[in-house]
Amino acid sequence: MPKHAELMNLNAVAKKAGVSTATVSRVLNDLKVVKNSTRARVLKAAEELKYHPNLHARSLARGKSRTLGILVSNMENPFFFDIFRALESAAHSRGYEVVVANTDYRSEQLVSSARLMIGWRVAGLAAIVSEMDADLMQVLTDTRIPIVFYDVGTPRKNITNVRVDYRKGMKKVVEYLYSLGHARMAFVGHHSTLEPINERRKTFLESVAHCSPSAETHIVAGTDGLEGGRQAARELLSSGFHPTSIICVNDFMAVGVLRELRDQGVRVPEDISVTGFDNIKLAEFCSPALTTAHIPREQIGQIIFENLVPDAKKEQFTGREILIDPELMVRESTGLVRNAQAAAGNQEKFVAD
Amino acid sequence: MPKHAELMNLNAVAKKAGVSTATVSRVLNDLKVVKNSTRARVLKAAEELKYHPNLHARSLARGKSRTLGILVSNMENPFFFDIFRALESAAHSRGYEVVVANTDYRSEQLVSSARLMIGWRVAGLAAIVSEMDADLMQVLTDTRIPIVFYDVGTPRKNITNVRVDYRKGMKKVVEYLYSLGHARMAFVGHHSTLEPINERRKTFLESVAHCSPSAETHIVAGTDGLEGGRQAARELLSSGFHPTSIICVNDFMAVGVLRELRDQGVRVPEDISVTGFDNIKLAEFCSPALTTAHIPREQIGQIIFENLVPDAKKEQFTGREILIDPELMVRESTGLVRNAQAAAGNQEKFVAD
DNA sequence: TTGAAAGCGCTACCAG
DNA sequence: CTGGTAGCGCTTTCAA
Repeated sequence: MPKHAELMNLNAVAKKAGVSTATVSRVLNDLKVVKNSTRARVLKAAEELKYHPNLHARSLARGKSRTLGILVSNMENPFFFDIFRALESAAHSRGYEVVVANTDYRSEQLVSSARLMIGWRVAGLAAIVSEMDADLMQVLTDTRIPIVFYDVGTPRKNITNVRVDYRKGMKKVVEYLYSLGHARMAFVGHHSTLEPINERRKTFLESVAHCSPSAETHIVAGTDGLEGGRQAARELLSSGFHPTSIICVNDFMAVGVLRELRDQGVRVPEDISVTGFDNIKLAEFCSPALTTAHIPREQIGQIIFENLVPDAKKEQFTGREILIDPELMVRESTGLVRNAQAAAGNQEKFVAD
Repeated sequence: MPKHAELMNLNAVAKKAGVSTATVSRVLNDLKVVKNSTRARVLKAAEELKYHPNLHARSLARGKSRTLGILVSNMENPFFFDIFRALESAAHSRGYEVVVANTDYRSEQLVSSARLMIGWRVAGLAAIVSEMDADLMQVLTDTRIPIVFYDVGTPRKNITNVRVDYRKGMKKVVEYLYSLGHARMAFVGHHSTLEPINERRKTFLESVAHCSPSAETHIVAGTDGLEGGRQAARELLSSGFHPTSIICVNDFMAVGVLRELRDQGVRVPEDISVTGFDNIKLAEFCSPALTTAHIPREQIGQIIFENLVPDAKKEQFTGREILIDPELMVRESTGLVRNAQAAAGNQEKFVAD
């Protein structure tokens, strides 16, 4: 028997209040069967002893929890944070707690964090990540706990999938740029080995090819973040390829790109147009404000919650897939290409926001 | 006896492997006493059953945890995120897990989240927050768990305090501006009822008064964030007070202020100088780059960890107070005041970074 | 309205 | 090296 440091427990409170642990438990759980005078006595005892219920014991005894696990690739990127916040807020308003873990785009981290959450017997698990692990899906399927994947994975019995239609989003961005006369476009990405990121890159290439077979492209990558965007831009500018526009995999990196361009005296959008993806708040606040593709994080957080918790109305979760369509947001960072002998004539279909 | 949904447990594994639960436990905890062949058999059984140890049962049995609790006021503000990340990373490297909660600057949230963490019997609790609750300190003192407060609270037996010397930092900022000829300064804050925020406001006023009794000041406030900064600036610009410089309580809001100024055609720093506080990464990436006061988040995260965990070298935590001195970072958002008949002569002591 | 007691799944001690 | 077993603190029957 270990020397447990645990000091205050139900027993202590029960003793002090002159009742059984069962009664204390009832009081603490608001079971309305307890006589008022008893309840008061118990509450007083608990208060005086500074009693705090041991939540591990509680979960163990109950055999089920009201905690949701959330995995995100990069909390620093406001895109992930926004989804997290929406999900957290939905959870709280329905009486659920939430615990988050950062994976830093590393699949071992994803796996170990997922294990941790399973160990905690979370009531549901949301994986809002770009990385994946081959075995993870199987493991998660077997646990029977409700799962929602954003961006990766495939639907299963207990697994719902939310994904963004990057193809459509990227197409809108590229076609818009093309309409402005751009025919030499660069793509700034990160972690090209990750499927969702890779998909944006591929669809970028396809969209460009679709617009014009003669358009030129170039691809660079950094890490996800302001600094990564800046580095990528630096690399791009010294590559010999002279883009008329830079399409970034997300807004966060785009802000870094803007910074580097400014440092090198390149004007945006006069010399080079820049686009982001996600439409984070910062996209409106940077200079120039970013043209980007809007992904509704608020709504995504909501959807994730609803598919994580059984009774949250809706049909019972039955491994479905949900597709989200990004919307083009035109701001200040994009413009007509200079000397645009080929400035397309169909710009009128695009309006600034 | 509740119908527990729990399917896989030590017992199942033990049975399948033909050993006792004790042995399974030993294998899973890497106690090197187990015969290799047995170990292999157990591991195989666990694997096949997709067994995941119930961490609640584990914590309960062990009576102590290796999880640290972290409370922050606003994870969206990179300042808080940076401290969190540093702390998390220190924790991970020493084999600790971490769980975070956002308080949104609300003291009820602070209290309820703190309760939650106590319920989880965290090994240590870091409160990186600006809000406070009268009773909380007492409650925390009684729990005996190691606590570190950043920005608020007072040292106790088990409570260490880390704080920033806002007075010095603010003084550096104001004196610098004064040296550039500014004598009409506005302060943009948030949550003026919160002590740490209030302190920056007060020290702002004092610093200005110290420089010149005739200098004029004005105070506005928004919410902590980009949008809040913009709103505050909007209010300020329509207030009739015409500042030559705007001192912001933090960088995050300052970026919002920059945005509004740009929208209204006010040039920075030609027309108005702007300063932030914290020196978050974004301060370098916005336009113009922010003059600000650097607070070493990395170091703070480190310090917090060391004071949370006993053996992390250092003398045993004995309710101490740690003071951090902010350093002025001059960038592009500040300049000489126009028509500066009073441009002070002591600018040469300030150097751009 | 209350108490007694059987677990929840795991760890750690004691024997062997 | 391994098994038996007494808890850890709480919830939830079942009886009273």
